[in-house]
Amino acid sequence: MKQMFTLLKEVNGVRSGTLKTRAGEVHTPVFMPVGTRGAVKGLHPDVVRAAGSQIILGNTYHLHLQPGEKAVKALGGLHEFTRWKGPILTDSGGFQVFSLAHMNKITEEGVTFKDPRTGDLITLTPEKSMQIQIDLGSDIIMAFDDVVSLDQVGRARTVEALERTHRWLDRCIAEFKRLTADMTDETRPLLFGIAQGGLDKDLRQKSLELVQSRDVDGVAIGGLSVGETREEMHDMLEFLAPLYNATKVHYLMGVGDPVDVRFAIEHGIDMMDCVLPTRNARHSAVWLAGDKRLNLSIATLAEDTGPIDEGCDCATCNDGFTRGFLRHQFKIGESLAGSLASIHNIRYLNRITEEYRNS
RNA sequence: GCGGAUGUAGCUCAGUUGGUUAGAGCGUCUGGUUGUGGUUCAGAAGGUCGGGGGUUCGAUUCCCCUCAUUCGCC
Repeated sequence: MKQMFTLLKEVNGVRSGTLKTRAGEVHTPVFMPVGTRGAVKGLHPDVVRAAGSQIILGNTYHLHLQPGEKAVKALGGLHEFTRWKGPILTDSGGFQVFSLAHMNKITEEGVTFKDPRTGDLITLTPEKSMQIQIDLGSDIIMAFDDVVSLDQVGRARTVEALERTHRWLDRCIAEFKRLTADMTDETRPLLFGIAQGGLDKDLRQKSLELVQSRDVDGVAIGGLSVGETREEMHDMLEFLAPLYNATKVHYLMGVGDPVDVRFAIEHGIDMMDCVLPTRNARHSAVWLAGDKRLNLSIATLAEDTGPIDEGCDCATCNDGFTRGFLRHQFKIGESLAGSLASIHNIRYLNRITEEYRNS
């Protein structure tokens, strides 16, 4: 596989580089807002772009269930469908195996879900996940992995999940190559492998080495930010930092708390995604300079004439929306409030990555 | 003036054969949310039960007086 990532510089463990995709270049470090079902909730794609986003994430599991990859393909693929003009990364559905664990059955072949909407049984396998992501028109395809919780039940399964993830990775690679055989390096999507291993450093190292030994465009760290303490996660990131293959891009999945974003970037991570900026925003929580949090619906903001954050350059703060107005819209349940706060939070994370990129 | 109805948490109201620390929703406040099960989840604070008197072992509950609000009739 041709090398699609170019490391431009590395200073004190902080990397900056360029990832080439068929839908455009991505400058790293980068944060990716999540648009599970084809839209970053409540936001016009242009607004997401204007907040400094370069790439967004979509979800195989959700889009497969509704409207289905056939419909997306018929509508021109994810880009035409969503009107997002930049690169799109799709999650493989592996995480849903974990987050919806109470309603699925995992075997060596794959995972069988019950569609919560229709009750239909849905089977997802490594091959199927690749096919769906190709049909969706994804620019960065994630391997189908087996994520485990970090509690006692999960620990017992960690090794099994790890080994299965590795076997599934090889199946993903084989299927990916088959599906992209007629494509060039300029027209093919990228494929990322995922390292697992829970909080076991030995397993993590082995998993990372295995993934990096395979023919993938990027390496992702999965199975973190799933309930462990911040200390545990940081400790693992610190441990992994010197073990990465420097020529590949490093994607930490599911992390988006500003404190964690900074820590990750300072420990060799190039890409991250998270629902936190948008989910928190819809629940009226915004970030302020210094990684502080503010609840926009508290009564003391009722007559506050200031913007969310004085020094912020996001569209919401720039356009003069006051805390008093936002608090009011949150109180009456107007979704504009969540949209405006989402813009702010996404911008906040993007600004962090920009600072590292430009430093 | 006469008659009726209603007064319980900041708001809207539950709460009888009188019985421990009087409840709910909303609101307020605090915390949570990390590869999205969509208007979230958890917790906390907050009440002289309009006021006074009486009956009773014990009254938000029964009786009397009074105040307030409200409706109807002269």
